[in-house]
Amino acid sequence: MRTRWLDDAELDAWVRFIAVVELLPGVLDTQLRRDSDLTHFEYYVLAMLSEAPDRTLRMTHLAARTNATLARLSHVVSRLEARGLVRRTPCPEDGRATNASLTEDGWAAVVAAAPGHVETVRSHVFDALRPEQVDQLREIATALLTKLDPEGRMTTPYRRPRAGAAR
Amino acid sequence: MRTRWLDDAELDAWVRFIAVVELLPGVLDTQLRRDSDLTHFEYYVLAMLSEAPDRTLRMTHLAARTNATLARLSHVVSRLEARGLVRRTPCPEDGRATNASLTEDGWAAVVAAAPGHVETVRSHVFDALRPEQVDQLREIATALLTKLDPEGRMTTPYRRPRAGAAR
DNA sequence: CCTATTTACTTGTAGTGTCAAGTAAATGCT
DNA sequence: AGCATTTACTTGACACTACAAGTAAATAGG
Repeated sequence: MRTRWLDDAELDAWVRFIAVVELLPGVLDTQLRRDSDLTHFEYYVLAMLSEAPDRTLRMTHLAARTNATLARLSHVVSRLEARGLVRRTPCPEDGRATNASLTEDGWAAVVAAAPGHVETVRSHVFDALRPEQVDQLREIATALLTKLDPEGRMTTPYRRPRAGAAR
Repeated sequence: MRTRWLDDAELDAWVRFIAVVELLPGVLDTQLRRDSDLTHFEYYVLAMLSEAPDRTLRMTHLAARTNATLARLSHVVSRLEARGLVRRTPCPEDGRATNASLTEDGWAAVVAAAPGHVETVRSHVFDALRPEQVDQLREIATALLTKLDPEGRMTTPYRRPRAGAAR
């Protein structure tokens, strides 16, 4: 089957988009590490827990919400647990499952980290976009996720939290 | 200064966009690793060299084009050199600088890897987007790069290559 | 021209992510 | 009920990236 190469418009979009994908994580990690001693992924894990009922989620669900593999999450939760930010407890309903919960220190860490993180997101992302571009970005991301995440693991309808992701 | 929190539309866009940013590299890496024994970053390095005059670029320029730090690039080039895909030569004009060039094997590797890679990009990204969304994505990415890459290191005007990035 | 600074890397170490394998509990089949 | 399979993790080894420090050549200042 012949390759369907990219045309000029697609290629131009792709080169820039890839650059964004390469650069954005570094920007987020650098700020969070400097100000809060957290990686962006660690922050995101804490933030997702902070929004969950009882600040608790099963590892599988937490992995889905953070777009991570279980293996990656397990390692990260181990580290966060060692730092006292998260606690693991066996799930009563299912003997195979583990619940991860935010500790008080963990809660304090997200609350402390959130403003600086949100400011970074705003200044590096949303300040550059017009309101209609925010909508376009949402639609484009939604479209891409149907291909990148066909099972729609993380496509849980969004509920507004009291703190977290970028509240 | 009070935190400028994200509104609902921004938050929704952000959660999905972050998911894309987390998932896309994995998709690209998995395909390239499986079919061509290359990471996406390694592929991109080879692709950028394949488009350069003489298939050669100074490390600093190659780093700029691949959105990487010099340290990261240096490690990767060492590995590619060990595999015979790239060759390092001291730059005649500047004693501090190093030129990286694609070898014949390196060229063969990009040419072999390109169709599968492009097919992945097409099926996971562009097939999900309408033509106007491709333009929107390009404009959004361009806008974000002004914040993420203020020096405009990688914003070199694009020339169509004979093979490479996603030709 | 001689020294200070900047530029262009390279390298070692330490932290993170991936992959493969392993464990244990729940589910499905007959 | 009993065995096979699937699910839900955990763990260890290895690969890759980031950060910090080091080297060497070019440039800039006095």
